[in-house]
Formats: sequence, structure tokens, C-alpha cells
Amino acid sequence: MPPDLNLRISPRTVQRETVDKLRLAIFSGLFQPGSRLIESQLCTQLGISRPSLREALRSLEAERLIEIVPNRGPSIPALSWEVATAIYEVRELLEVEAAGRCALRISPEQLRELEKSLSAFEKAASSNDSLAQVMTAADFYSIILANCGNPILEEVHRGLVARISFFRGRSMSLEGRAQSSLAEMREIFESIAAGDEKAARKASKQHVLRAKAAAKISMDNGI
Amino acid sequence: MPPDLNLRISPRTVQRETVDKLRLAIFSGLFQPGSRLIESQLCTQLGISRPSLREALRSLEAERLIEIVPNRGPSIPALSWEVATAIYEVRELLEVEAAGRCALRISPEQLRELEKSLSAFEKAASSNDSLAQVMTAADFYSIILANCGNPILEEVHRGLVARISFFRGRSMSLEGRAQSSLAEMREIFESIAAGDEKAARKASKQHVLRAKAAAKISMDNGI
DNA sequence: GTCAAGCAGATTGTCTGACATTCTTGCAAT
DNA sequence: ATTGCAAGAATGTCAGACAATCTGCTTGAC
Repeated sequence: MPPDLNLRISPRTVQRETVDKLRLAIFSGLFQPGSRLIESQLCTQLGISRPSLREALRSLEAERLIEIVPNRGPSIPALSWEVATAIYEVRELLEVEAAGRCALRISPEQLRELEKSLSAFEKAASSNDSLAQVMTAADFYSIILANCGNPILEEVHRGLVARISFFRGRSMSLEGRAQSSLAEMREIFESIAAGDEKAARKASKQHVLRAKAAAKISMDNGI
Repeated sequence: MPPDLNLRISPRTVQRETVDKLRLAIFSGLFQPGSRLIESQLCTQLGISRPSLREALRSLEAERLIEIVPNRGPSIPALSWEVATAIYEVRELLEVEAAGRCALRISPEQLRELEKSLSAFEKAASSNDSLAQVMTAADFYSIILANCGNPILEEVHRGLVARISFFRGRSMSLEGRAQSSLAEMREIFESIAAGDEKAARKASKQHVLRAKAAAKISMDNGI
């Protein structure tokens, strides 16, 4: 048997398209936290039927990107600082582990990719487009997580980061946050490039802690 | 205003009932890994309509308890040892952290609950009911995770453990596994009761590693 | 004027039925 | 035995319907 060409690309279904569209809409902050989503409105806006929409909503509910209260319908959860803290703590746990492992096993090609994504963030950081900053930063982590050798670590991390996308956008717009974030990410990159596990862990931990602190500030300002 | 009695219990909807029923069915090993689920069959078996069923299936898909391939429908994923390893590794990361935190902050009442659940497992361990063993063991962890002070840690852990329920059932039936598992859990309990964070972490790590080894054996036997 | 009760509209939860598209399987032909 | 095709099965998606529930506003009582 030839080594599984795996050419079967999975067809895009309405359900999946819808999940992707809504997820992106949530990331971009299109919906106010706490606001309710009306099924009929979304159906007409997306041009799909209610059953398809409801399936998409159930997926997002399971991802904790929306909440669905029986007889009240879907809404964007208002993230409390308590929960946000908990997410940052677990994110730290996972990201530190991933960075450490990544430093030991990343391939030269992937290292170049990582460098490229760092450059992309550098460019975004000097602009004022905070959405671009969040997106390029996400690419950077994503490469690290993809090269840590543990797909589950990657999967769980992605799920958690998705849930704090709200804060990430806001704190990136903080005075000087993008620049210091860049410095932290560069240090992570250098450690990984040097294959220094301990340094990578340390830099990664530092980065998450600072991101959390920035999120706290932006939250206190924001309300 | 009285301190929010929160008496509003959320109504049981068909969708949620169905998710619970199917989840339980999967845990009990009612479906063969790799086997496909036929929507129309499930509908008649559960006495519900196809839209409701499909919503439930989307929830389970997002929990990674089933897979849905477009145009092929839902099936029980066959867990590879590679993925199982990854899950055990992340589980270790989370569970060790939780046990350590739990040792520092658990309340006397909750500690009694933990002791009770340990006794429950002890009883189950001396029987041959491996489902009861898995269930009572799950209660034990569940109390630890509920008292680690981080609801996200708890949530993520629950999701991961759900995905390896298949192995847990099989490895519990292994000769002597229930008894050694009991010994390990007792050590975790003692460490937590003593408020010894380091010991709790160590015992917890040991426990996950042994569980993983047992799962490996049962898997190699099983195929 | 404030508060409670109640009614009308809006929204969700669920079902039935339908149909095109895509897999799967068994049979026929080479 | 392998290939190709056709019938059947299963899924993806939609439209429409109706009861149960929630929401907001009006009305009425104090």
C-alpha cells in the first residue's frame, strides 16, 4: 500500500462555513459581549436555514464561544476577570510546555516559518491595526504549538486562546503593548532557535504573564 | 436584593438529554470504535427527530467524542495510541497542577468528600464491575479538579478524560490494575490531606504515568 | 408616581416532510 | 479477479409549522 496520499479533501458544508464565519465574527469583536444572537436574524444575514444555523451554534456552544440558555437562545458570554485569569493560568501551563518541547524538536524549515511569522508581527506591531497584530501573533504561537509534538496540547491551547480573543484585541491597543510583546516574542524565538529548552520556557512564561497583566489593565480601563 | 438564590434551574431540552444519553452510551462502550452511527436509527432508538439529533451530534463532535465526516456522517473515532499518548501527557500536566493546588486550598468538608469517594472506589475495586471502578475513580479526580481553584483546568481535564474513557474501562479490567490504582489514589489523598503540595504533585504524576502504562498494555493485548 | 398584573409580540424548541447530492453495495461484464 | 455501473441507503439542506417560553408594554390599582 502506498503511504496514504490522503487526497480526500473534506467538502465544505454549509454548517462548517457558518461555524467559521461566526467564529471569525466573534474574534473580530463584531458582537458585544453579553449581547444576544437572534436566530432568524443570523439566518437571513448568512442566507441559510434555521436547522443549519442551529447546528453551527451548537458547535460554537461546545467550544464555549457562545452560550445557549434554554428558551433564551444564544448569546456572547461576558468573560469575567475570574474566568479570564483561569484561562491565562492554563494557557501558561500549556504554552510553557509547548515552547520547551518546541525548542528541542523544531525543524530548520519550521524555524524559518517561525521567524517569518515574527517578522509579520513586527510589521503589524508598528502599524495601528490591532486585528492584524492579534492575527499575526496567533500565527506565531500556532507554529510553536504545531511543533511541540503533541497535537492535543495544540488543540486545547487553540480553544483557550479563542476564548480570550476579546482581551487580546483590547490589550494590543494598549500604549506600547505591541512593542513589548514583540520583544518578548523575539526572546522566545531566540531561545527556541538556540535549542535552549529552559530559556524558552522562561521566556514563554514571562510572555503569558505580561499578556495577562496587559489584559487586566485594559479590562480595568474598559469598564 | 437577596444574594442571588439562582433557583433558575435550566430546563432539560431534548437536545441536552440526547447529548447526555449518547455521551453515556459512548462511555459505556456501547459503540465499537470506528463504527458508524446512522442518524435514522438513532432517531428511532431515541424517539426524537432528525434535527434534534443532529444538533446533539454537533455538540459531541465539538467535544471530540464523535467524528463527523461530510457526506459520511458520524462515527466513533478509533483512538490511535499516538493520540492517546498525547492526551495522557496533557492530562498529566493538568492533573499534577490540580493536585498541587488542591493540597493547598481544599476545605475540610471537601476533603471528607474526597475521602468518601476514595472509599467508594475501594469498594468498587474489590468487585469486578469495571464500569463502577471507572465511575468512582472519575468522582475522585472530579473532586480534586473541582477544588484546584481553576474552573478551566477542571473543564479541560474533564474533556480529555472523556476521550480516553475507552482505555480506562479496558485497563481497569487488567489483572491487579484496580488495586494498584487504589494504592496510588490513596497516596494522592494522603498528600492532599497533609497539605503537602510537592508530595501531591509527585503522587499525581506517578498515578497518571501508571495509568498510561496500563492503557498501553491493555491496548497491545486488545488488538 | 410607583408597582403589580396581564396581554401581545417575539423568539426558541421541536417536529414533519421533502429533495438533491453523495456514498455504498451488489451485480454484471470483461 | 478486476472493473464499471446501477439501485439503494444515508447525509446535507431547506421550508414550514406549532407549542412553550420569554420580553416589553400597557393597563390598572394603590
